[in-house]
Amino acid sequence: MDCCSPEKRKLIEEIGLHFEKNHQLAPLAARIYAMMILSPADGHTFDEILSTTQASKSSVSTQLNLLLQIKKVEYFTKSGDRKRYFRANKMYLKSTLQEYLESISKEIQLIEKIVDFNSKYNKEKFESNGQIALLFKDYLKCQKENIKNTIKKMSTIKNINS
Amino acid sequence: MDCCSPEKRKLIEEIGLHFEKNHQLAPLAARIYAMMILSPADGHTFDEILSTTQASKSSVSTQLNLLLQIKKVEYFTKSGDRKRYFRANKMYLKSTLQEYLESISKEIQLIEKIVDFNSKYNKEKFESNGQIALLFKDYLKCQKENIKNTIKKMSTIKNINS
DNA sequence: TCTTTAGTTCGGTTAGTTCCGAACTTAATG
DNA sequence: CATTAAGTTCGGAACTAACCGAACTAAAGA
Repeated sequence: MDCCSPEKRKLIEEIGLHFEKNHQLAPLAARIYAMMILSPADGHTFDEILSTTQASKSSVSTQLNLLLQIKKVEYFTKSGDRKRYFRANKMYLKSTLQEYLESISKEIQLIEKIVDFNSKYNKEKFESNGQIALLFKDYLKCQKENIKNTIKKMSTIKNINS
Repeated sequence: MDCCSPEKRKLIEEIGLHFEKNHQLAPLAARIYAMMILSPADGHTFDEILSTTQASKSSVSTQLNLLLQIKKVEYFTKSGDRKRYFRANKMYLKSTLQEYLESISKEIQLIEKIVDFNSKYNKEKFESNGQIALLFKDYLKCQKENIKNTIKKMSTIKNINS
């Protein structure tokens, strides 16, 4: 029935909860993704996912396909074996960062709009509060640079390995 | 009826949508919060919030109280005036950063657990992928430092003003 | 060809969210 | 004391998310 250690189960719940909140995944999708991250490089079959998540075939099918679509999960096959072996996309951390990059770029645009608007129409407020907003913008820019640098570093590592 | 410019309305929608996704607020709460951010320092009354959001009294009451509870919004009163004047908490950007700080600390703990787990039980995978995870951890630590520094800077600014 | 394996698709149920209207409260005002 | 102003509280309607079971498909194996 349940095919993995209590330690792993607990971690899956913990990480799953995090993905649920921070990456807008359905609870089951988040658990599957967490399971993949904590699993060996040769992945897991559909049935193994069924038994560790204790969910129905239909739900697992749907959520797994969703994870495949958004490239969080990938699969491979073995010749003479009809099963698919699912695992976390090897570059999942890099693509997570790419998501963050987009999201932070949007946030920068947003805060620029807010600063513009308030300096135009709420001058008084802007004068007492605008500095804070500019600091926040600097903060976002620094975060953005950090993300970009990390992505660059990750790219060079992968080149060495492949 | 509608008491503000189309420009402001559009921005409220845009920022509201952002808060809805990124700060887990109900749609109406996110709109109210966005409205507060784009409003003068002397705030808005309950009725003004009613008419710009076009929502019911009960909904505005509930969501506004929620925003007060989590300190995103505050209010003040004028002597001889029963109305309350609502505005965004002046330190909302700072407290947003404090939220981020907590969230990133949790994420660091999480990735440490993942790295530990995989280096114990999925050694093969860890050897080919662990470097990426460590880079990600470095990235998180750098983000954390950036947040801390920005909070510090914001604190000194506020001290000058007050 | 019949069965098994490995999933997929569809319709429906349950659970939870979001908002609303109506009735209520509390304090001031005429 | 009745009325108005400024909200609050409660019950429920409408909608959405998340999951399930049953029936289905497509390919491989006996």
